[in-house]
Amino acid sequence: MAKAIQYWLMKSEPDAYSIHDLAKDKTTHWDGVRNYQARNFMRDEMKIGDRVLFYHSNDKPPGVAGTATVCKESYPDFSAFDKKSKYFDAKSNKDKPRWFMVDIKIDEVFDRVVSLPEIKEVVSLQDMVLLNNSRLSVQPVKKKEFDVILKLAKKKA
DNA sequence: GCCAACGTTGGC
DNA sequence: GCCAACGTTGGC
Repeated sequence: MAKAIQYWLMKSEPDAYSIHDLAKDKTTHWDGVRNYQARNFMRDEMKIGDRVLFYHSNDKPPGVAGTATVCKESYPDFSAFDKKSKYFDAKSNKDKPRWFMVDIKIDEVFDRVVSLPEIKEVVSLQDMVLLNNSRLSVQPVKKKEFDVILKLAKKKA
């Protein structure tokens, strides 16, 4: 039997890379994560077929803008090897990469963003990592939480 | 633009 | 191994 799929939330500043960019590109590699907790989730836990909430941080308002699916499991984040990249890290090298990433593909662009203030008002979403560790850019989400967000996205404003 | 919360670095 | 200093994230 196949392993149950898992659910995640990944943050991006829409000025840097938005759900609309992903809709245009179809897939992208999630480079630039330089936080160990977030890296460990990508390197060790994320599997092909896992579902992702695509979150716009630093937006007005911030919130979940759509969904994506993991389509390639972890491999070294090559932007860390590129001296010209702003994500360059001299401590990472090809023999012993420090940073990893996954690829995701677009699933759905929500008709409306499920905003952070809205999420804060939903009782069943109070335990989301998003509300309790605001700085983690790749984080696990419970299936129930994922489903509630999807339902909110379908609801008329 | 401010600043709180948090993670990382490096001296000791 | 502690912790102060510093840098970054991200909401407001």
